[in-house]
Amino acid sequence: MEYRPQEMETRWQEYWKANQIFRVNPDSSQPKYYCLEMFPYPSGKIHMGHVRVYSIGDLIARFKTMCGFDLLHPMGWDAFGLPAENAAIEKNLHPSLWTTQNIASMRGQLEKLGLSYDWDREVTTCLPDYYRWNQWLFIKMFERGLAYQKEGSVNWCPSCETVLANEQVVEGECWRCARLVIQKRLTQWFLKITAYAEELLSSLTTLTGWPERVLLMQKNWIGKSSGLELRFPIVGRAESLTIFTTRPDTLFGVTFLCIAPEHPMVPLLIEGTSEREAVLSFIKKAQGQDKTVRTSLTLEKEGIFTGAYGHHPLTDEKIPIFVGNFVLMEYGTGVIMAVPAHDQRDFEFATKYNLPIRIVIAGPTGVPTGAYVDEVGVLVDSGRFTGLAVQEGQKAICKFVEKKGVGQEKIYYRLRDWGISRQRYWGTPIPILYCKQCGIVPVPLSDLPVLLPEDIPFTGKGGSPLSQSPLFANVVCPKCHLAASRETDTMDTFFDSSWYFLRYLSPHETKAPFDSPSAARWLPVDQYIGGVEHAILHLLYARFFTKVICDLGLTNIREPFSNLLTQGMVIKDNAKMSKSKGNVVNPDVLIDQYGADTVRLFSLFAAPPEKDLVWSDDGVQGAFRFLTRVHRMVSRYGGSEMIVPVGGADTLGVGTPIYRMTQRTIKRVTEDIEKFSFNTAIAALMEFYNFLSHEMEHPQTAVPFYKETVRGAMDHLVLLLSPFAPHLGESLWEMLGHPPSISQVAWPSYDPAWVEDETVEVVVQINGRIKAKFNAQAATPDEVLQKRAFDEPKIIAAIAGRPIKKIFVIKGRLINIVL
RNA sequence: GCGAGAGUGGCGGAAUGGCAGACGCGCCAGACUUAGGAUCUGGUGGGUAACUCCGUGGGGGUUCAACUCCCCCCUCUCGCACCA
Repeated sequence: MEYRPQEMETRWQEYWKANQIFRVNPDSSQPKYYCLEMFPYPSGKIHMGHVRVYSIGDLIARFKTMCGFDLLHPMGWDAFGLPAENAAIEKNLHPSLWTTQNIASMRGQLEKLGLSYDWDREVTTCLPDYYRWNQWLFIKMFERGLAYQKEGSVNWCPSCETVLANEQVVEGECWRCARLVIQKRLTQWFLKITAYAEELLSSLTTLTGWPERVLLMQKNWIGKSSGLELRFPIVGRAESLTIFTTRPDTLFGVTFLCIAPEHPMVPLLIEGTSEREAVLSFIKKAQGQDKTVRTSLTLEKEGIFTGAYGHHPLTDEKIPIFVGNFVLMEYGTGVIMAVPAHDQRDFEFATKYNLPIRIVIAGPTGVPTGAYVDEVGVLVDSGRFTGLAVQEGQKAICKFVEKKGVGQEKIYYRLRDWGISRQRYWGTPIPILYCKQCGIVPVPLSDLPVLLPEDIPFTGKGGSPLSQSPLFANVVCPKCHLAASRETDTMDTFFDSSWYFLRYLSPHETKAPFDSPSAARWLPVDQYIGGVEHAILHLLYARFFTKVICDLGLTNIREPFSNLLTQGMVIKDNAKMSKSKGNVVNPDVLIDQYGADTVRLFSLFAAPPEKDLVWSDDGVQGAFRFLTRVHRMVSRYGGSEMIVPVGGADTLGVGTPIYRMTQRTIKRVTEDIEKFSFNTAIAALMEFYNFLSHEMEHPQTAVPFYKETVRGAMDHLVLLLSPFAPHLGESLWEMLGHPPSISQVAWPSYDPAWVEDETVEVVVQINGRIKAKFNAQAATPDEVLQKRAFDEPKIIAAIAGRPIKKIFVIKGRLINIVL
């Protein structure tokens, strides 16, 4: 019988569907396992990256199912987003229609891969069923002060008259019309993720199942720094400037202050001074610089004296105040104290403008070439703190400053609040009304969902599309019943993906985002799998939402994903597969040619999951050959006349080489899957096949119950292969005379007593170099092995009568004789 | 600049102190065949006629024994980057 994957795969996909094999069993008493892969954006077609991540997830899900877990393995669509809107502009196709069509075709592709999803739980974020709960969550956050409005800057294309996402700004220009993008200040909605900054940071240590580098990226992103906030009174005025420093120990080395050009205190500083005009033109120049230029390290540090002075609260000196292009308004207080002796930037600035450099930490000499920034040394020239070590000095100065009432210790985070307003159509409408009488009014929960209007022309111009619909925008205030207007911005689509894993728990729930008993049963996600490109934003937002939702009393978990696997990219011709590079491989073509099992097997075999996978058409061919060979062996030797009862098979032929090999393979495959070493698990299966096929070509007739032993081995080969190549697994299982479905058969266990070979090859070394080898019974005592070594002619020759210093015996493996 | 990860045959990769190169691809030879881009069998790190010698980015070290542990350096990938 020939291996024809196409017919076989269709047949089993239909069987699984008709028999609801992968539907979650609500009455199960088995331990739960929630296996989740990041859901895709429905762009229209799946690519190899999808094939890879879903193959990994499906393997884990099928393996865990066979291991006796009750599986939740859902799939859905991250269905809001810009491409749909662009398609609408370009092809005059409504985003909802475009998205629905894409989902239908992509679902078909995923089904063709034979993935074990419970499709009854499919979640689609652009449906009102889903996004009404976005609105619900938004209002809950608004009520708690976690959603608020403020002015923020956005990328704005003056010719398209629209806001652009950061990814749409290509080298400072609009991706569509190449017009220079400007920064525009708009009032936007923000989520107060900073309120959770400390917990988002500190609980990273509890995420032991996450890759170290993702934890590190999150840590850096949150960017906690503790230091001292200190007020410098402005000489001759009532106001003062507040600075932030992480090096309070260098306070006595301050020789000037530097303020950001955008700082609101600047006009006050230069009021009526002779420097006013010069400073204003400097500020104008600095603000004209692009944001990325402004913050690049290569930017020449420039500044100008304001004419004003600050009063050093500890030394009572007059300190000149400069405006500096390298000082950022967005971080800290927007003002810095400059200590050129101990900060490289301050040093460069001071050198350029001939400002004094005062050493206050005793370290190595040689200051003129750079600043001494190490936090090692002793304070010098620092008044009453002189002589203290750096660490002590920091503590003492903070304490002194606080006591004196001129400042306090303070913690700053790099993390900013999350601006979620998008001047777009294809997203969740923000459920807020603006009433002249009552101000900002959230839409009453009973009025949700706020539906997206249908009567919108897609021009790509004129700001928020929703404002074009008078029917949508003009409403009556629910409080005072006077005319009010609707918020016409929609939400960032990251909002949608921040909690979709909760919606899977009870996707048809109509009273809440999800029901609590389901949450208690399934949370947290046991294994999350996705691309490392989401290491920061999506995963940070999802963690934030989980904490908020817990604080709303809806769950009792504070971290959503216990274990995270980040898979590498799919590479071809030394580049990531992409349309623009022209190096894409179409999964459909491969599935038509080789079948889904082959494509899946190759994706798992070619590289460890977290590494990049180099695509190889020949490698796919190799995977296909392997499956063909297994198929041929089972159809040739696994005839039903040889049926033995399941469970009975493995008691036959105990101790034979075939039996031992079977046991060893079960162990290897099980352990390799558990540590995500799928490539070596498949290698073990290949070795098992090679061994078996060799055995069958040269049968060892002395083995009792030979046929039955081989049968047991084939049963196990098929079982172990089935989560990697599920369709073939089903067919071969059937061919071996078992009833379907193999996906519900228990994963085999092994007897540790039989995983080792009966005989071992022992290597004999002289001074660490191999001189001889011999075979011995595995259980041979060390002394006997040692004696055997000395009987080897090559060893005798190598020793040549010289005295022996020492002998090392590694049990059952190696003997090293040191001369 | 800071941080993380990686560097092993012609290629993807395996081995976490104990036989370097499992498994696969490719290649070579043979078998079957009208035919082979199908299938099967055997071989395949390099040098050498051979004994053997060399070999895991480079250099040093620890050890009876190092791809593996330690120190220095080089290259590549990713992340962050005037963060006060």
